[in-house]
Amino acid sequence: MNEPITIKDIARKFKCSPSTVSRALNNHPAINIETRKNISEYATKMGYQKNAVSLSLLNKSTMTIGLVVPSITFSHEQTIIDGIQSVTTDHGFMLNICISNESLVEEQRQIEKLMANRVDAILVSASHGSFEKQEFSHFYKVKNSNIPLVFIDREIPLEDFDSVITDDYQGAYQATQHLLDIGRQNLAFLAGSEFLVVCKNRKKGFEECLKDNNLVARQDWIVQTGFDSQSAVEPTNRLFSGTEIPDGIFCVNDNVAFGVVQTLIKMNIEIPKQTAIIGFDNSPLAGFFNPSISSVDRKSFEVGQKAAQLVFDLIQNQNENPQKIVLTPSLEIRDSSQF
Amino acid sequence: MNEPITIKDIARKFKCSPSTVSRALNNHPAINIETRKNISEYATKMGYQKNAVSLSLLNKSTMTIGLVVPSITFSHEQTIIDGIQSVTTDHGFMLNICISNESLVEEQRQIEKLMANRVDAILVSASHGSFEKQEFSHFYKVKNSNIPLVFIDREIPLEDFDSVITDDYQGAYQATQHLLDIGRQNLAFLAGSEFLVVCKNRKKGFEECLKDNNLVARQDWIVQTGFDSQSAVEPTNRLFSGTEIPDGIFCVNDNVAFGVVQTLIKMNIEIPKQTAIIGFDNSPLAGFFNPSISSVDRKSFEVGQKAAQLVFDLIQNQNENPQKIVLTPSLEIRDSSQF
DNA sequence: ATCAATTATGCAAACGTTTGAAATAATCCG
DNA sequence: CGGATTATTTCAAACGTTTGCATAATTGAT
Repeated sequence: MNEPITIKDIARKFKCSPSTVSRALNNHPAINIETRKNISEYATKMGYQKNAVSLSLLNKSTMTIGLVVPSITFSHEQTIIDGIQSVTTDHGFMLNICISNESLVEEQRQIEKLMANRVDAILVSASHGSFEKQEFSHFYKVKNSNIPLVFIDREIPLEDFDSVITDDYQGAYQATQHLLDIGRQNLAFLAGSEFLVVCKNRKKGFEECLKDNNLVARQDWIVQTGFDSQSAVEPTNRLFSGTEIPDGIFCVNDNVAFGVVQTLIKMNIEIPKQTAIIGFDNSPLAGFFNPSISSVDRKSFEVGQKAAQLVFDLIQNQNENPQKIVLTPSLEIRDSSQF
Repeated sequence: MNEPITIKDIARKFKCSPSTVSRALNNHPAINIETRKNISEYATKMGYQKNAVSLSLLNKSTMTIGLVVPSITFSHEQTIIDGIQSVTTDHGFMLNICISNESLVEEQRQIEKLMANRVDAILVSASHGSFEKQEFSHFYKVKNSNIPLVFIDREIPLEDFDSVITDDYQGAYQATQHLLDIGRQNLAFLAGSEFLVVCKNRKKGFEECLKDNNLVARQDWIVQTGFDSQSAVEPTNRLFSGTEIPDGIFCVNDNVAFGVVQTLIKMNIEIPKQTAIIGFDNSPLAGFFNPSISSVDRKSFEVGQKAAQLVFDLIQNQNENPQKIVLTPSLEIRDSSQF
């Protein structure tokens, strides 16, 4: 077991003190220029590498940001991570990505570990489990430890936390209005989870847009789903088994939209002629589906960027009043909702 | 700035030495049971949390595995990560996921950081950049530091490294044979990158299967692509612009298959009647495309699991001879290649 | 009351690095 | 040559925790 070479080893070799080596390696002007050169050369030759762990202990900073996300299956999430990473890399920080798999206990475990490992800040997209159980105490623990914490992507029903999210209400409103604009009046909403604020907001956007257009949302056409394509199959079959069928469906995300489209095609329902479809996320595949699928773009990269920037702000300056940064989504119109 | 509470703080409070506190918190029998109780209670009350950094320094182990992947956009990669995480969690280890974005320098930077942070082992799916530049020295650095290193997913043209991969040759062979079995003779292959061994192996599987069936692969029908759907559009248009067109296409991955399918539908080419399609990865969406798409399943979860298990083996026992674990993929047949 | 055994606690070093202050060595100037 | 600079190096403490060994306090037996 080749233990990695340390400053002490080098000091022994040069018959000098560790401090001299440390200063030499850091190119400190107090050290003889010759000595500096010799030591540095020897160090690189031997593949010496600073032990970041001891530095972390000394400096009380790990130069690491922790990120806890419920999943990485959605392009939206991947893009957020890209956005975050672009900023952390610029700052020379590590990004420690953890995946909670939507599980509360896993999320708690991971946040615990990140805290124990003294990351400089934590970014969280809260798990489904935490919403379902309305259990947020682990976030308060972080806050009480004075570790900057920023929520991303999923809105949290808590004051006194910073967050960067997109305006789901707005996005849903836009999508719904678009369906109305192309002449659809009998709209359904495949709604995702009842627990996530995100979904609630989309539902609200859907309903209020209808109301503003003097229509009412049929409650039996607002259906809970999961977030994957499969979860849309059964609800779609049900929606289209009656005599009246929707002429437009707004889906809580693209995956659900994919599931809807497949099911409708199997039922020989023409899209968008008989029923128009809009998804949410604007995932890359939305443009490659057949038909291509209109979708709400959530500005994912910007969410990640902004969140990371905010985190670095918080690391430097003290947390004043919690900020809530809300980005406005935009609608990408494709074949599934136009002729 | 609420500095986190330390053992020393507690010792001061109880007018005892840090060692007593440490032992009390670890429930050491030498410490008076009363003292143990008092100290533990006080510690939890104050939200004391062991500083993992100092422990890492002391124990020369961070209880962390580093993972460097080129991207997380493919379900295949996500599933591998799931597999890895299932094992690391069981061992009480952290998983530090880094995304190199297929870039060599980013990969080098991340591996450097992981080493500096003294992770106990590293799992790598090598970036496209490293293959392109044939630059693997950073991996040797890891090896020379005696940090266990296991390659996953993408085969590396290097001996003396451990790896867990799927048999791409086999998978491609199976897929091709299936196309022949359903009566297709004029096959094209959308080949991905020329640099990745993975792609080369699939090409080899494709070609040799044809040869074994007394056919020859048309070299102008073996076309480089990227890994996303868009990159398939232009090649597909080209393939189908001549007088002779392929009656079967084997795609290097599902995303490319999605791009092909969309393009063919726009050209009014019937799938699978005129042209059958097979992808690679068996991503969840493959079943939700229209038509649903046959695909080679890469046993991603198992790859992750096996790799993580191997890593823990290596952490415990010394690295004897490098192992290469190869899993056999299986073909999932769907509408795009059957009637 | 004495000695031994038991029980409870403290000391000090270690992990690898940095850094202010102190110490030593080298050089300069008159 | 001696005092004053300047250049170079070392000391020691610190970050938070653990742990072998020593010490101190208590108990029990005689």
